[in-house]
Formats: sequence, structure tokens, C-alpha cells
Amino acid sequence: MPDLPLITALPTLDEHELPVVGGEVRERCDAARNRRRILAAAEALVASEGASCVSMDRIATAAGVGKGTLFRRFGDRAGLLRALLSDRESDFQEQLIRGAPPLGPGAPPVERLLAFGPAYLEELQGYAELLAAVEASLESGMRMRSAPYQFYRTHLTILLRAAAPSIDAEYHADVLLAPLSAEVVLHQRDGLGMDLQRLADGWCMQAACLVGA
Amino acid sequence: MPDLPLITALPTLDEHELPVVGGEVRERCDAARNRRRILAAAEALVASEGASCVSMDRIATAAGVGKGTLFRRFGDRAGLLRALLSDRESDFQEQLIRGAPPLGPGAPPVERLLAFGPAYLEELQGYAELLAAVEASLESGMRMRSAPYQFYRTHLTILLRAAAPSIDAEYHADVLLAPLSAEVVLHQRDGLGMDLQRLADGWCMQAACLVGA
DNA sequence: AGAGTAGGCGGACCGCAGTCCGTTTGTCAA
DNA sequence: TTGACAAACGGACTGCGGTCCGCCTACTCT
Repeated sequence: MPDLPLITALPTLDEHELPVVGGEVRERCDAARNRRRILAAAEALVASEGASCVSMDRIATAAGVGKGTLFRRFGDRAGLLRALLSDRESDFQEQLIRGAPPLGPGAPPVERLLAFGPAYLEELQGYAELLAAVEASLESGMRMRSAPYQFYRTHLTILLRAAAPSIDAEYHADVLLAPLSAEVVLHQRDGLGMDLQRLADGWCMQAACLVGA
Repeated sequence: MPDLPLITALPTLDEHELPVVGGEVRERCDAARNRRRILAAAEALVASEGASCVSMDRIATAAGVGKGTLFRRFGDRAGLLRALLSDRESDFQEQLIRGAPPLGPGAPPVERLLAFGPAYLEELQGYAELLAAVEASLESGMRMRSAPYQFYRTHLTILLRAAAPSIDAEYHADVLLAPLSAEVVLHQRDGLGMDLQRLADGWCMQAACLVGA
């Protein structure tokens, strides 16, 4: 896989619009302080009450900033929540690109493919509820246009092309990602009581059949 | 498949709470008139401006009723939008239960399974945008708890059990439904330019591999 | 150090989904 | 026909996500 940039969220206004001087982007120190405050307040509130119960107003109040500052910084509710898990998402993406086999490069494509689903599901256990809140506050179709989704989609497409050149890799990348959405996994886990092993086995079965392994 | 009731939406308050006299449910005639008015107004507005641009207030105004009446009748926005396509959903479910093979009973389970995806995708073409709006206005997890989803899930579970007893039918029913969600299909069709045939072929490939056909 | 300015700031404001409750109306029995 | 009641009605109200714009401040350039 080529050196795909690590992108976990749409660029914030900062990265996007600040004047660039000699390739260097500066952030005013009050802005940086407020961003830290906002993230800390959001993290605390989400941890104590659950992402879907916390409003933007309350985060702003808890952080001691105005509501406008939240939206300037993070764009919308989904952007703020996503920022709370961007470190974990980046780490996982890093593993896919530069980590050890079978997840990272070095192993045969089929093995990397079959390692992906279980690893993603494992990773998801820690923040599925938060990610579900992100997806819920995204308007229809935006989930699949988000940078993280595109990243995973590209990753799977490349592996599928290498593992089974005859199939429609682009289509099946979406198919393999669909049952990994936070909404589906949460429903299977909490609503139907399926355990992680069962989900991982099922996903691998699906992927293995597809590439003829 | 046993005589599963045709359920296309959560029961409205009418079917739910009205007093039942000798097995007969009565609806006051002003209530019936208002329901027709609301559905007609909603259908017209959705057709002319798209489901995601029409607010409940505007539907109420166009129908000449108060906003409270909309919510009393249909529960929430998702309920009202879903009511707009419940006829089409019912027809399709009817075909699955009592229609001609290969969709309906009579054909071998594998054939019925492989007929399901393409038929569902075909059906979806007409109201994907509306269904996406329904799903978007449902809070996280509710899509998979809705009666229509449960219906399709049961249908696929039964077919999978019959077609391939050794696999985890319950899990794979969810997997096969995941890429048929309106959000995914719309993105593939409109965002990526995949045509219906490609989606249908891909889905069949997936299902066929799974059951070893 | 001082002035000018780009960018940050915050809260008033908007339209939205959904709720609540006092008022109106259809229905049925006497 | 009429009276009583259950049910329907509707619009004011709440809290939400998101926007806007006038004020303020950290940085830069002299």
C-alpha cells in the first residue's frame, strides 16, 4: 500500500484556512488553549453521561467558552466527537500502513485482509458508542464520504484486488465495511448478545469465501 | 416461511391505543380525514422538494392541521416519512411471502436467496432517497429494530439456514442486509456511479460464495 | 514600545423536531 | 334531541444544532 496520508477527520478550519507562511501554520495560543479545554470538557462529559446525552451548549459551558468557538474549531457536532477518538483511529491506521504483519505490509494480501476485520472489531469495542454517535449526527451519506471511511475503503480495495483479481474489488470493499459500522456492531453486540468472537468469525467467513480462501 | 405478519412500520397510535370493541377498531372521521390530508401534503412536498428539505411544520401548514396532529398520528418524522412508502414496502413483502418463485415460496432456498438481493435493489430504486431520509431521522440503532428490518432479517435467516445449515445464519442475515441500506446504495449509485446491475451482481456473488453455490 | 490588523471570540438568533395542555368536536346512549 | 365524555386538535413552548456579526486580543511590523 502506498504512503496514504493518515487522515482521521475532515480538516478543521485551522488546518484549512489559516495563512501559510513558508509552509508553516501558526495557531494563536488562546485558540490552542480553548481547543484543549473543549476537548477535555467533551471527554469528561461523554465519559460520564454518554455521547448522545451531551449537548454542544453544555460542552461549551463546561469548557468556559462560547458556543461559537466550538463550531469554529470543529465544524459541527460530528467533528467534535470524532476529534475525541482521532488518536485511536490514527494509531489503528498506522498499524495498517506500517505495522507488523499480518495487519501491516509483509503478509500475503489474503492474510492481511482476514486480519483486518477482527482487528477493526477489537479496536471498535472501546469506542463503538462514541462512533455511533458520530455516525448518527452525520447527515445521510456523509459517513461514507468521511476521510476515515475512504481510508479503510481504499485499504480493502487494494487488498481485494491483490487477493482476488477477478472480483469487483471496489464494490466488495463497501460490502465488507458495511457490517463493521458502529450501528450494526452495537446492535449485534448489545441488542442480540453476539460476542466479539462470533462477529469476527462471521466476518472472516464472509471475506474468506469471497476471495476463495 | 411461516405466515409472518406484514408489518411495514411500528404501529401508529391508532392501531395501538384506540379502544377495541368486539375486535373492531374505530377511527373518528375527522381523524381519518386529517390523516389523508397529511399524507397527501407530505407526498406532494416530498415529491417537489426532496424528503430532507421538508420540515414537519411545513407539512402541517400545507395540510391545514396543527403540528401536534402530525406527531399524534405518526409518532415522529421517521414514522410519517415511512408511512409514505408503506404501500410499496407491503407489496414487496407480500411477494416474498406469497409471490411467485423464485422470490416467493416454491423455489429452492438458494434460488430464493439469490433472487432477494436484486429484487430488493430494483424495488429500492424508486424510493431510496425517501428511505435514506427515514433512516437518517431515526436515532442510532433504531433502523435495525424497525419492523421492516426485522422482517427482512427473519426472511434471510430462514433462507440461509435452509441453504447452508453450517453457517451462522443470524449473523450473515445482518451482513447481507448491511450493503442494501439506502445510505450505502445511494452512495454507490450516485456517489460512485455504480449501476444497478453491478450492485446486483456484486450482492449475488457475495451471497453465492457464502452458501457455496 | 506602539499601532494596525487578522483572526478569535461569544452569545443572540434561527429553524428544527418533539411535547404539553387547555380547547374543541365527534360519538353514542338515554 | 341532548348531554356527557373520550378522543382529537393545535399552537405555544422547550432544547437542540448551527449561524452570524460586532467586539476583542494576540501577533506583527515598524
